[in-house]
Amino acid sequence: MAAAKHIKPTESELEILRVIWDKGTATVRQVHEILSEHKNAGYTTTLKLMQIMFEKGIVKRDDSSKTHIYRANITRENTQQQIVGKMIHSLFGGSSTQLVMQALGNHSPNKEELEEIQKLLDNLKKQ
Amino acid sequence: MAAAKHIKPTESELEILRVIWDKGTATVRQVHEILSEHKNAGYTTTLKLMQIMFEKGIVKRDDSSKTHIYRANITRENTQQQIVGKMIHSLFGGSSTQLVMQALGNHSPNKEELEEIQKLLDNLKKQ
DNA sequence: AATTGCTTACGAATAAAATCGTATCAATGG
DNA sequence: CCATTGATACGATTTTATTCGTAAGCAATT
Repeated sequence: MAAAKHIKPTESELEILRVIWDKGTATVRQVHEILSEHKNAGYTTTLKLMQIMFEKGIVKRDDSSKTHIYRANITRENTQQQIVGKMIHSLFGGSSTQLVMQALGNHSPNKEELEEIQKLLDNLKKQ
Repeated sequence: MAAAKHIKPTESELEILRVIWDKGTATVRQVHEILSEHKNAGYTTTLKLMQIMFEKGIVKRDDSSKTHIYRANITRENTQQQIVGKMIHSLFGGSSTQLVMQALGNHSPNKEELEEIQKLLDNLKKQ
């Protein structure tokens, strides 16, 4: 299955992707263990989801050994961009600023993070 | 049906909410007209969705005249907060900063908006 | 060789969302 | 008075997502 750029992972797929993104590489069992900490679903459920993700091209896998090893086939950055873009459009009337204000207002970052944002802001101002 | 705070509107419901939020008040026909510009669905589909939203408590309505008049029963701000919060958690590992960087990096605001953000940033720094 | 344990495959059940057809009612204009 | 128009109600279907049971393979261990 060809890689897909415009794919929209579902909620559950996103949970799985997070684990894979974090670890770089993961087996179904590893993913399942981590998900189990907070979610309640059977092993075969996770398995099936990952198989579907494979069919969709969201992940790739190495099946040379019995226990398959999965990797992400879409980047975290791309997915973030995709979803954030959509949200800016659908929930903030196209204004990224609105989203930023929302995020900063309700989930205040610490000092270092503020500096980081300041830097980016300075850069944007220069252009 | 009691008003609900922790409700998560679906994608389609969000589209409808957007129209209602913008207009303040809307009939099914009005919503449908606007959605039709970009989406292809029958009138009764929109109707049904709005009926369901009513049952869920997402919107309220005045049915004193034949043509019902709908209003939002959850605020835009609350919904934004809800969804953004969730996204920060699920896609940015809990870091609002990451989300902000993403949004600013990929959807650059104009000068006035930058100033606005700067102001908020200054405020946050003072605390 | 049989048992156990972990794996994938896969069909099928369930749940949730979205779509639509048809019935019905009320107001209106002829 | 009746046909037309535009509205709601509502059941049913379709589509998509999620969940899970069961079968089957393989490898290690008894």
